[in-house]
Amino acid sequence: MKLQQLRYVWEVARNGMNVSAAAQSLFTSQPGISKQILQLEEELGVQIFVRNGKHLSGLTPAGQRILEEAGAVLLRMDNIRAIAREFTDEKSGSLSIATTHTQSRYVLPAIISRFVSQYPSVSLHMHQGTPLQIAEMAARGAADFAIATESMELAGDLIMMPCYRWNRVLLLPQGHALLAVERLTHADIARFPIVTYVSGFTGRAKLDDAFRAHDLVPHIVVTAADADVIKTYVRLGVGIGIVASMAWDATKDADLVAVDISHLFDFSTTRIGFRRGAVLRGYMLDFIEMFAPHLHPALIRAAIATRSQHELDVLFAAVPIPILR
Amino acid sequence: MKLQQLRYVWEVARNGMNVSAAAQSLFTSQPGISKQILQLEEELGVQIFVRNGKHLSGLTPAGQRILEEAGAVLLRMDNIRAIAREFTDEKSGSLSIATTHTQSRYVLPAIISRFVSQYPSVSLHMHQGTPLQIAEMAARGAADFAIATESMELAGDLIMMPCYRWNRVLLLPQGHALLAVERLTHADIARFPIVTYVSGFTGRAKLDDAFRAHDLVPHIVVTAADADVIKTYVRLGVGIGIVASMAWDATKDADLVAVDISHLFDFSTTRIGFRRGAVLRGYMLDFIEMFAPHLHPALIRAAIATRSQHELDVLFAAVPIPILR
DNA sequence: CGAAGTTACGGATGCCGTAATGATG
DNA sequence: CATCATTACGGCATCCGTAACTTCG
Repeated sequence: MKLQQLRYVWEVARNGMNVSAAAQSLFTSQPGISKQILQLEEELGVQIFVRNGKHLSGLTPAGQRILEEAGAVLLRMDNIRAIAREFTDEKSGSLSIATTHTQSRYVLPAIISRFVSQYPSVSLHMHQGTPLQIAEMAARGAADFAIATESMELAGDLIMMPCYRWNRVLLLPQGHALLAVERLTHADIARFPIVTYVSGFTGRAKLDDAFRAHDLVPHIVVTAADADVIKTYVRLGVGIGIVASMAWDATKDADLVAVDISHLFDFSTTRIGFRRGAVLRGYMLDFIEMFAPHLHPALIRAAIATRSQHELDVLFAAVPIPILR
Repeated sequence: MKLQQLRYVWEVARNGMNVSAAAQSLFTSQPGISKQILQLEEELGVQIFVRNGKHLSGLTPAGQRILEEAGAVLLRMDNIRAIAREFTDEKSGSLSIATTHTQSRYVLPAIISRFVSQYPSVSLHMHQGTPLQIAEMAARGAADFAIATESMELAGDLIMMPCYRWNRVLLLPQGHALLAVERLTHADIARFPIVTYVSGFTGRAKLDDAFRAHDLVPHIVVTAADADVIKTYVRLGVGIGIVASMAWDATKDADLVAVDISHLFDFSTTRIGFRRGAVLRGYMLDFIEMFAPHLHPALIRAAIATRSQHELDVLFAAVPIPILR
C-alpha cells in the first residue's frame, strides 16, 4: 500500500470516478493511475470502485470507507509538510483563501495589504466562488480558509469561527422619494422594485425572512452575486438597492445615498473556517487575528480542540462578536 | 515523503531513538532505516531527531509534532487494511488482547472459548502485563484491546468502556477465627496479616482507600500480582487473603473459605479499551458484546463518536453496569 | 575497543510514460 | 465513432542489503 495509490484513489473519486480527469489534475498518465489502483485493490483484496465493464461508476461500500481513511491520511501528510515548513521558514509558505465577492472586494483588501507587508514571502491565493464552492474547497484542502456568510452549516468537517456581524444599507439614487421617510419600515421598502443579492449569497436568506415575517412579498427585479452589479442597476434607476453595509463606500459611491436599515433585518455573521484536523501555520493564525481581532490564537486553539459542532457553538456563545460599520 | 519513512521514524522513536533496535523489530537493515530517515529530514528540511555526534538522543520540537501526525497516518493505514479484510474475510483476522492475570485466568476463559468456537479463523493473541503496559500496548496499536481495572485514566487516546463491577472476598483457611464473626468490619480484618494484590493491580487502590478512611493501617505481609499466588500463601498460613470475588472457585478452592466483604469496599470497574480512531472489525464488536453484553454495537459506536473523555463519561453515566458474581 | 550511525556501492524491484488493445454508449 | 479503461513494454529512479568507515563513551 503506497501513498500514491491513496492519492490516486482520492483524486479519481474527487473527479467523479473519472481516471482520465484525475490523471490530468495530477499531471501524470492515465494508465499509471489505472494500474496503481488495480494494484491497490489487488493488495487489499477488495474492489474500491464499482466497474461497469471498463467504466468506473461509483464506490463500493468498502471503497467509501477506505476513501474516508485515505482522506485522513492525505490530510496528515499535508500537516507533516506544514509542520516542517513552520520550523524552517516560519515566515514563508502559501495562504489560499476561498471567499465571496463581498469579502474579497470590500472587506479583505485592507487586511490583505497588512498581511502581505508583514509576510512578504507568503504567496497568497484568492479564490472566488459561491458559498457552497468555498466550503467545499476548504473541506477538501484546496483552500486553507473559507470566508463567507451563508450556508456554512453543511460543512461538518470545517471549523467555522464567527468573525463579525453586519447588516444592510438601502442604496437610493439622489432625491428618491424614500429619502423623505423618517424611519423606514419593511412596507415602505416593499413598495419599490428592489435590486439585491441572489439567494445563497451575502445574507440573502435573512432578508427574505424579514419580509416574510411581515407578510410582505418584495418586488425583486434584479439579483446579482455582488454589490457592484447591484449598484450599477440602482444607478440605472431599475430599483432601490439593498446591500451589505460594508459594500458602500462613502467616496466612490457618493452619487448614491446609503440609508441604514439595520433595524429591519437580523444581523448576519461572517465566518472564517478551515478543515478540522488541519495544522495551521503561524502566519495563518496571524491572518485570522488580523481579520477578526477577537480570534486570538488561544481562542483558535480552543476551537480546534472542540470535537463537535455543538461544542464549537458553546465555545463561541460566550464570545462577543464585533459589528462591522 | 514515503510511508516507509514514517514507519521508520515511528519505530525508532518507539525504541528509544535506537535505530539498530528499530531495524531488528522491523526485520530490515540498519543502514536502510538510517538512510530513509536522513532522506525524509532532508526532504522536509527539518531535523526530526536530535543528534549527539552520531547518536540519536531525542526528538526535536518539530520531530515531536511530526511523530504525532505520523502515528495518525500509520493508524489510518491499519484501518484501511482492517476495512478491506472486513469486506473480504469477515470471519477471519486476528484479535490481540492485552490484559492482566485476573482477567485472563478467571474471567476471559469462558468468553474466549465462546469466541473461538464462533470465529475459528480468527487468530487470537493474549498478552499479559501490568495495567500500565496493557494501556500502552493498546495505545500504540500493539494490541486491539486493553482489559483492566486500574490506571486506565492516563491513556488519553484510548476509549475505555465499563464492562462490569466487582468486589472482594476474604479468603480464610478452614476454622479461622474470623469465621465466627457475624458481620466483618475493617477493624476485624486489620487485626490479621493480609495477603493481597500489589499496588496498581486489580483494584488494590480502593482497598487501601477503605482502610485509610477508617484510620486503620492493615498489616499486609505478602503482595502478589495474581490471586493464585495469594491463595498459595493463604494456604501456607501466612495470612488471610483478599482477592477479587471472581478469583475464587467454589470447587477448586474448596479448602479455603470465601467470605463476601463487598460491604467494606467500593466496587471496582473493569473496562475494555481500544485506540481512539481505530477501526473495529465485526468480530471485535462481537467479542466486546460477549464480554460485556450491555455494550451492544450501537453503544460502542456512540462511544467511538465521542471526542473527549468527558463526553465518554457522560455517555456511560446513563448506562447501568452489571455486577459480576 | 565496542556499540551505534553514516557513507559507498551493486543488484533488483517497481514506477512511470508511450503505444496498443479492448469496452462502452 | 468517440471516450475511456486496461494491457504491454522499455527506461529509469530508487530502495534495500552488504561492506567499509566514522564517531562516541
